[in-house]
Amino acid sequence: MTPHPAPENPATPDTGPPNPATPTTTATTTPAQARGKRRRATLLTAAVTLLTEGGFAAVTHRAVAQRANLPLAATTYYFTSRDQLLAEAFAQLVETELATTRTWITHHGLTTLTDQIATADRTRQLGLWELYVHAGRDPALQHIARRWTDGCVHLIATALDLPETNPRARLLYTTISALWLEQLVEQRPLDEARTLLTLALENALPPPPPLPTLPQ
Amino acid sequence: MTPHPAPENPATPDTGPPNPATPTTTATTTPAQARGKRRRATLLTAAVTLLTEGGFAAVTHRAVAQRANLPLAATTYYFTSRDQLLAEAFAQLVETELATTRTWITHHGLTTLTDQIATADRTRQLGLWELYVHAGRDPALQHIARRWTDGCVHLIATALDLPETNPRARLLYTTISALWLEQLVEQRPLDEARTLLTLALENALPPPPPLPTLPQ
DNA sequence: ATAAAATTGGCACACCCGTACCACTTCATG
DNA sequence: CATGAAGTGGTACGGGTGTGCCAATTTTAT
Repeated sequence: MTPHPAPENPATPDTGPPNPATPTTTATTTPAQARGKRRRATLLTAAVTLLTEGGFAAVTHRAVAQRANLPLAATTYYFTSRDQLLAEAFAQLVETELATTRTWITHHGLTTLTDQIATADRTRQLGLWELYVHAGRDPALQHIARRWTDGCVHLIATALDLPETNPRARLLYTTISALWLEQLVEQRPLDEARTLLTLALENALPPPPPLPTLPQ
Repeated sequence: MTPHPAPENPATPDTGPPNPATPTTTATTTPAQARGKRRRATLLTAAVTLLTEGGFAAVTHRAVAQRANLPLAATTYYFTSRDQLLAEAFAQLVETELATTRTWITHHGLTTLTDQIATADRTRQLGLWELYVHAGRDPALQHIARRWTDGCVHLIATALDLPETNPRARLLYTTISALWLEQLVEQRPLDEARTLLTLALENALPPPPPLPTLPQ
């Protein structure tokens, strides 16, 4: 009953496409709709950028609008609330991150993952983890957090040629993620992390090929 | 030059005692000073409580003062800024947590650590991790984060009778902490975490005692 | 006793926040 | 063309924030 026009779209699924309002005819997308999609996407990437830059508290309606060069009201028009904006930003961040990690692994393998951590944009990672922890308090974000974990486990399992549900792959990911976070937050010397990663990889591969020594 | 009386104590160390202002004579602590200490401590525990309850953003001057049944100005009197308050709350939280974990390990060993996670106050842990990640952006908090990691590594190393610098102990802690955080955020079935923990413990202890089976 | 210093607590300033509101333009469709 | 919905953007409201200010009070030192 509110004169607010757009948000009466109760069927936006979790990873829903940017469809702020369904017109009466669901035919082809009109150019206006296309522009709307673009605007929405712009806002979202602005939110992601802010999230990575200043973390979490930096993602305000005003900041997002300004960063996207859009009026303040656009944020409330395309996103029903700040929470929704944050949730979608989180989801997008996770997808981006998974893609990045995937290409890294296929190009460089697992053994140099620590270097990827060192290479990657530090603040971006911090934003991701910040949101990850926050998901512990907000059930709406929890499934995104799970998606991240599952995605990473999948990457590692395939890289190691293990079945996806193999607990060793699962455990290896867990270890790597902790290494990752620790490195990110505490910024200890990189060698330390590298050593630990190789040790973890050794542990994850149970039978080191039957000892060539001791032929007797 | 500001007429603000108290905070001209530039020598408050990191884990400094609550000594808002040193009188001219540093003799025995007078009862008034004792009351001041108590007030300060009250504020701090109020901050810790709020931090664990609502996380991070819930720790405002007003909320802390109200929780401690003290006037608003007390917070700015005993803590020069909100950041300082948060830092001290973080430090206290870490110390408390370390003590809790220590007693658990000495009483129950490492193998049931997952149950401790399940038992412990979930929101408290979330607050801790929230602050831990935040330490990645605030160098003033970083050494507290390191202190947490080092403390936990120490606990595990002594529990396993390993030298403190043993990378296996280090790695085991890393894995456990990740398991911990994952469980906390994603709330997967507890069995899963238990399985992974035992697997991690197996990995950490390189030579499983010489197989009793296969006597031949 | 008296002055100086520390402490207390009430108050207000300036700022930023999420979000509602509402004229206005654009556009698809009758 | 007319019309009504979708989209746009400027503005305002109510509320919460950190922190500075200051008069009153208590404690300490002389």
